[in-house]
Amino acid sequence: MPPTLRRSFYAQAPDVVARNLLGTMLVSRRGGTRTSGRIVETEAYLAEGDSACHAAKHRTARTEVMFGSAGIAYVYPIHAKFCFNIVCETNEIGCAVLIRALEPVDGVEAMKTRRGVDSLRRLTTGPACLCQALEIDRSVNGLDITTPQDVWVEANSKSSVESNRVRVTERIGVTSAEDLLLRFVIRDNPFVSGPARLR
DNA sequence: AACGGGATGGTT
DNA sequence: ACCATCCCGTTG
Repeated sequence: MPPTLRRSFYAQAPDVVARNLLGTMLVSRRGGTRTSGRIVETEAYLAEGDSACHAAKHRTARTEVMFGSAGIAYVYPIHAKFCFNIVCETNEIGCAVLIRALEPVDGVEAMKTRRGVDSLRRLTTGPACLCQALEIDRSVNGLDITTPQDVWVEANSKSSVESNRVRVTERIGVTSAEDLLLRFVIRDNPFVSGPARLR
């Protein structure tokens, strides 16, 4: 079994973590079934100078875990769905990386059932889609993902992505700080979300 | 208590 | 382009 990414990996600036997560495997054992996918799209949300970050303004009940340890899951509800993030940096610094798309690997049949679709492409492309596929909901909020229990990330030497295979763009769906280049995708990967011009 | 806007996604 | 759906932060 490949090594699980540990806290020191996440205890860095979110744009660095977002970049380095590309090519690694997000794994879930939720529901008693292993489901996983290769991370192909991420977004960083910064503690400073980023008005789109949930923790940018005030420390509220919703964003509390963002101010805790690196490597903790931050799951928030939006439009009756969920998005999965990993907290970065040290305590008291509110920032995170949003996982936006995976290339399906393990548990494809379970993911198809959970998603209610048959198309591989529609299984884990999009932040709320991959949460449904991996059975990530609000009960995952605050869980430690540096141990292989519910949800974790696996990486080895083969999971690193060359710089010329990485594309950096503006983030999707944000209505402020739109110009910040904090979205990271594996170039030309068919499981990346969003409009074609951002792939 | 009420209100308005989402780090969405599926349909028209 | 539209909107289902519901949670959360803000305001009164």
